[in-house]
Amino acid sequence: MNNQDTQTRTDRLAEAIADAIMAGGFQPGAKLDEQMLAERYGVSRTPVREALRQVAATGLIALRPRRSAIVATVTPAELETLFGAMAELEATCARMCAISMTPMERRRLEALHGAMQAMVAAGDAEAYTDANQTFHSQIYAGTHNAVIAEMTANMRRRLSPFRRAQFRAPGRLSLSHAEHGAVLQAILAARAAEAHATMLHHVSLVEDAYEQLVEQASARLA
Amino acid sequence: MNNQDTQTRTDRLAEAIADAIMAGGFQPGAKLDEQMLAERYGVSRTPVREALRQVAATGLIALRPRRSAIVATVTPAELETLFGAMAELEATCARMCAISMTPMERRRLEALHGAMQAMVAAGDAEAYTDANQTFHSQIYAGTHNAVIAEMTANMRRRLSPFRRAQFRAPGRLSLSHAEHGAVLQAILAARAAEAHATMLHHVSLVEDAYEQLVEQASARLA
DNA sequence: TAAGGAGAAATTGCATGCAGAAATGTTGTG
DNA sequence: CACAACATTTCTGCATGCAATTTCTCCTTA
Repeated sequence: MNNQDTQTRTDRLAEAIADAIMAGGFQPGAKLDEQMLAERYGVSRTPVREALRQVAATGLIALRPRRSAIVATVTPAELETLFGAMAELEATCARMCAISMTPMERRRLEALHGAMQAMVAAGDAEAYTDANQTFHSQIYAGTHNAVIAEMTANMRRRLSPFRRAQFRAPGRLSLSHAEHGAVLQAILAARAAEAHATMLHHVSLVEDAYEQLVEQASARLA
Repeated sequence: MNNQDTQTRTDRLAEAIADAIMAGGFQPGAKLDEQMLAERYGVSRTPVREALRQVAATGLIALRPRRSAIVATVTPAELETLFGAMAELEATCARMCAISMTPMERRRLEALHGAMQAMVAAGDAEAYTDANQTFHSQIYAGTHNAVIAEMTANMRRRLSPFRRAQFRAPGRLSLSHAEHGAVLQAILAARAAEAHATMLHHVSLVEDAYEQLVEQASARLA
């Protein structure tokens, strides 16, 4: 931890807990025992409690009065609502990009998309996952509105526990890339409504991919 | 406080502090001394600190390590970004309403708009302010997406310290009502793109109104 | 008078302790 | 064997205390 001067223990704890959840270290529904966390990170319960409040505000965990905090669990219906919200936010970002991106930002996005073609061809899901994150981050930045960008990035983080394996589904890599291509063309051509529509469709597909995975997992258990 | 069983002191404190800020009890930039808050609400500093973390997550206050928390101050540039984000969110809600509102929800919105006509005619800014809040709340609900609805409502709360006097500006009441009419017609006719555009324009006008007020206030000081 | 600095006071960050609620284990009863 | 009632343990919610840092005050000096 390199920023001991500018951050409190609570701040660093909040980051650490959120990272651990997003990395899958705690499963949805897992109890987040205050004492356990305090021991694990070598602090007292006080900063742990403050950090939990902070993480809870992002929606990653749920605080239940007089009960342990738990990693947020969502019903299929809630998940659909969350993915719907994320799709709307990302679509809004794409629309704003079509209007507001600088020529240089447009070229960078185009170059990234080109580089991702090779990853699809090589079937390199890991590299593609990283590049995909960058692709979307560039679109957040391209809005030139830090508030919208942060809200959307936060929504993406909040859904990360449910998106982890999205590129494992067969054929998803090239489908995702084709979708990106449609979004990219709309942004480059400054067609705002089309950028919105294509991105909405693209993110909705991510939800479908997740549901397919869940169904397959359920089928294997049965 | 009627829900002592289901909420902790911290939860109630967070609400009370946020309400006090939105009601103007603390000016932007005002220091939120922990001990002062603890005495004011008759609790110890521990729940106060936890509540401050929670309120800070909404953006209403800023936490500065080893310094007092303060009511969030925003530069004119940040305020423009915030209003821009709110406009995009509200426009998204309006677009979703055009697609998703039930016939009953549409009728309710239309009835409310009709009732607001009388308030404009009577020049009753107070009643109009309340009804305006309801109008927008109905649009959040009409999205049928609780996540988007909550995000947008939260953004509105966050900007409330800067919207307080918006209907004091001359002619604003009838202008706002006319704008509402345009949004309403688009929603009723299920014209999604038009609902988006008209709402975007409407909320942008609120920002203009605020800026006018600030300029007038500055002029009076000079 | 303004600027600077040393010391005092106030304030935050965090650990600890305790009361009460929730979770868990145990025993008795149908 | 299931299950209900009770006892025990564990955990949360909050108050309090202390060290470290910031802020305030007042004095010195140019």
